[in-house]
Amino acid sequence: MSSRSQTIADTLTRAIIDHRLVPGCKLGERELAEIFDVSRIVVRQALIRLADDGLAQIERNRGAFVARPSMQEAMEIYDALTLVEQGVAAQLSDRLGPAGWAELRQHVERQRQAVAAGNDALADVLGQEFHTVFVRLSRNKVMQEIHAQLVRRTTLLRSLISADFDYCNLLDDHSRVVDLLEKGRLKQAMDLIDTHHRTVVRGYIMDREVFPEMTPAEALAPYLDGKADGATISAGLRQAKPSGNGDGAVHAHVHLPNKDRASTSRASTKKTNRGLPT
Amino acid sequence: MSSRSQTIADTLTRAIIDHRLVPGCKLGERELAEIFDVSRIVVRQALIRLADDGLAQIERNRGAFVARPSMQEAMEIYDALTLVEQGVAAQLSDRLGPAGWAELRQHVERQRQAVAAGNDALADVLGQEFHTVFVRLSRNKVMQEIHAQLVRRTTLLRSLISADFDYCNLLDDHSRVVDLLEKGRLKQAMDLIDTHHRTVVRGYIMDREVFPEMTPAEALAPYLDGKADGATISAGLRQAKPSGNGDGAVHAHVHLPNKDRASTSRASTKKTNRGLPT
DNA sequence: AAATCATTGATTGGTATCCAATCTTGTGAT
DNA sequence: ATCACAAGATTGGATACCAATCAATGATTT
Repeated sequence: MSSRSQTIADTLTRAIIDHRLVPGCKLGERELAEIFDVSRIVVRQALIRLADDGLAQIERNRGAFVARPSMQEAMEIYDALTLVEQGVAAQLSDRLGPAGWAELRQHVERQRQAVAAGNDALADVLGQEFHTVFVRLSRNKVMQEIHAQLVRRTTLLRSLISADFDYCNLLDDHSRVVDLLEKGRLKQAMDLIDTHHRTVVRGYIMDREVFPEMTPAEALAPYLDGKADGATISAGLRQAKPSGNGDGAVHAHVHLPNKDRASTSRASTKKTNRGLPT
Repeated sequence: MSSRSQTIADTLTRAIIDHRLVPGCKLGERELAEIFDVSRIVVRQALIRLADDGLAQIERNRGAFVARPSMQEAMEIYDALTLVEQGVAAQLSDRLGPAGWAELRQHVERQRQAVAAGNDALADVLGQEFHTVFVRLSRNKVMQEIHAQLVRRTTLLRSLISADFDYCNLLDDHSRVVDLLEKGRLKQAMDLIDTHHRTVVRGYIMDREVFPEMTPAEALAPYLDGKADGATISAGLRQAKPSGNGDGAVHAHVHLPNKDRASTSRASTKKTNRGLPT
């Protein structure tokens, strides 16, 4: 039972990760207070947490907004992610036992099955999760938290960004990294990790306008079915997952033909126009 | 002008870094509210920020305390720090230009002069700063922030810990790292970084009780001369710096002969008793 | 006397209301 | 059309208050 501001921060984080709250979206205190049915102060505390995580930006006397990282920051985040994962790779290549390698292989296999079954949404989640599992095997909670924070920020970028590269080449990277590491070819594995992220970030096109298609109230509705406790998050995740495929929420690991991209930006300009200036 | 809770969080952070607030110290809302002359709500927001930074721990319905990392966590923090600095080293060995190397050398030289002049306090600060400068040269703000956070947490450990190793060997590590990197001997530089941190952490002895000898009011007094704005921090730093040498707050980079260590722990039990038993 | 249980007090998490400062917006004058 | 200014809205913060929980004390029982 953590504090209410923490659960609200978690819910907002979830909503941002699910691309239901897009970069630049205004997070008004009064509005959120009504949505979550709490006082403004609790909301502000949640927003402080989000800002500390780099997911929101608080401008004095102007309020909080979902963070809108610059291209520069995007590259920095991916550089940091690369650095962390390369470091973890170096540690694992020395210290990881058979059980660890098995877990990694099992995860890759599950993702492969999801892809084979055409379940792109599941494959997407598993693809994300791989990196998390990878870092978890370092058995370093501090590192895990740093990594998780970076990963959350990359999901921000994916709202802001149009992925435009060949996903097929990335699909097997995880498997190959595991292979290389287990064979002790650390240098190659690290290069592959670097290439993996560089390929992702190179495909990004920034300076795109992002038009929120939902008010925060609509965006957050799926997370509020029951009372605001732990179950809320997973419930929200369950409902939000299809949206990751159906609306403008594009995950990098999703195989997404170009025609779908076009339809995404079309629907946006119409409704609420909380969209960003410039 | 950032929010008041931010400046209070900064002040508390400064006080923790200066070892005026020691691990386990209770940070009562009402007490801090009176000290800073603000409402409890602002204090709570500041405490949330500290907790997000890993410097405080908030226990539900019990309040906030200065974090008391376990030995496990201490090792994780140093592992993470090693990983980050090794990664940065790898980047710099490729990309750093002459100006960068010059800056590093200049910094090492300044520290050397401080040591030569017997100004241990300054040498200590410069020794800390070296790591920060090092990471800053990566020109990655995200990485800088992660690193700075880790460094702040290591200062926590130094309150909790008794350093018991040969400082002389560490004294030239910075210089040697720069040398190795500039010569392209990346592997050796990375090993040295690892050894550097391992030596530090190996000397640590945890499970020691830490007795705060000041109430938070006394601990925070130096930071409150003027109004609570930017100047407060540096004023506090100025006043707090000598304490890093005068009392039991031992920084790992300080050159400290063994005989002085004895006298240090002696003086500590008397004056402020931050000195750790064992 | 020691151990357990209950009451009391203090602290936290949170709400509601209020206020000043600032930002945004809409209106009016040029 | 542009600029200045007033009105409204929003934020940052203060104060007062309440419920829940923890801690400590004292009372009760063995």
